[in-house]
Amino acid sequence: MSRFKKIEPVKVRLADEVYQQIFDAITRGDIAPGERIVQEKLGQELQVSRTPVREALLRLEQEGVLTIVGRSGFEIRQLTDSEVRDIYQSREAIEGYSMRLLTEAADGAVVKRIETVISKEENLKSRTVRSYFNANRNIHRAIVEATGNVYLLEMFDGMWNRSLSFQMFAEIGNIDLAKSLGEHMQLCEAIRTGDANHAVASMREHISSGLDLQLEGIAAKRKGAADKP
Amino acid sequence: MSRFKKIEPVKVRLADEVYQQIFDAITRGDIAPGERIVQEKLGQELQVSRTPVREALLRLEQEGVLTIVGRSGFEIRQLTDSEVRDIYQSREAIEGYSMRLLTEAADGAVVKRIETVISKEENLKSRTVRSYFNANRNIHRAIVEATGNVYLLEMFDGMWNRSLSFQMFAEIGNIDLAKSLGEHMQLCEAIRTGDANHAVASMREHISSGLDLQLEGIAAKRKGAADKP
DNA sequence: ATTTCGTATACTGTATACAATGTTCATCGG
DNA sequence: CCGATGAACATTGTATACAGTATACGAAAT
Repeated sequence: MSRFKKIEPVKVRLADEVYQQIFDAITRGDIAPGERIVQEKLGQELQVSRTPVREALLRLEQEGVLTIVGRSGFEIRQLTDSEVRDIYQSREAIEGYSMRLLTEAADGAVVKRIETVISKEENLKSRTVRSYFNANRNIHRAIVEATGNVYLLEMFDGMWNRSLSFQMFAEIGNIDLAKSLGEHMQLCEAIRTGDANHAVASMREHISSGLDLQLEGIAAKRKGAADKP
Repeated sequence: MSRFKKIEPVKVRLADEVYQQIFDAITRGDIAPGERIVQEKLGQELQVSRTPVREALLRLEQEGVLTIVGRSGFEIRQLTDSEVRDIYQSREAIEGYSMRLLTEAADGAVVKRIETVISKEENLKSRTVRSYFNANRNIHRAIVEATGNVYLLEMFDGMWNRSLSFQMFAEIGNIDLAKSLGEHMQLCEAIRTGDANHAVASMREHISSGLDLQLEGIAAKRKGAADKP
């Protein structure tokens, strides 16, 4: 053991910082869907040159968060209902398989750790849709992470980032969100039964009902947006 | 119907072309693992500036094909046995789930199309490990593609690219490769039974035996490399 | 008023220039 | 002969400059 702790370089790559800031701005809703994102303007706002901004934007494009719009800049990628369904289906593949692995591993300590995360996260600080989404994400992520397979986790994060754009930031009006959040402990129970097929099926059902809520939410939002202007 | 066919821009983005060339060079083995990849040198070889080269390299890094080595350039990412296992496990998640979807869809025409691909690809032109890998990839890709879910396919491609680095290019000495290739028709049969759990299990087994072959191959290669110098 | 055309503009993609920093290598001391 | 030290070098990350092309906008014509 060394007597000194490692000194972290204060200055990472500028492009990483830019990436994070854009990412956060999108999740906060500070960048609206449909809004034009222009490299030079962003650079001015962030007080950096176009180069790191460009790098960050290209990365976000590759991740499916943004799309290039010809010569008029980038914008947040809009997903069709069918794409949203495909994303949730992909999550079933990843998280369903994670359930199988966890069940077959039959490691009580691991399940316990997941339960700790669940009870912590289900205790929402604020009742916004955003905090619900965050808690939900952290719980599901913990389940995939518990498999110890970094690639499954990577795919999970990838799918999750793709859905940045359709998160909603209104107040919770819909009690079902809280209900869906409460279902997570049952997933752990399913793991404990030792029946892998059952565990997988539980997760698939849970995600599937999440999809329904999501589609409802999107529909409501569209309707609201259509009524307004 | 228009009377003119769309004019394809002769010049796409230079960065895309560079990306493809580097990608191909890696699969061909023209860039060796451990070799240093330097932006400016590559640019000179390709007769383009550092900018598009850099963009392509960063993209390959994000995809897990390359890693940045401090200030000494990029190099092909080397995977540990454990990482290789995790990749195969991830493939089980994706392709196993694809089998489920295909089985539940119960669309004979789709299965037929997959079988066409299989019989075409199993008819190897040359008996190199490389052609085996290509055929195997095309078959598995066709199965995932048949689900119609672009995100599953995207994840499949992602995992596959990550294994670029450990493909081997020696002549086939091992008859097992051909045997493994011959197993694919059985996957279609499994789909046709209509039993989703059975179909999933078939794929899992098939991939798992592929992993064993892969690990054997890697071990043999390491041994060969260690004996040589 | 609506469509068509032409010009100006905005934005991207690529090249080049510059600064900071890690790496290499030769020299020096033991 | 080996390890430490420092200077030269190589390479990246960032900024800026330039060229080409799609977009926007306004004027002209119907």
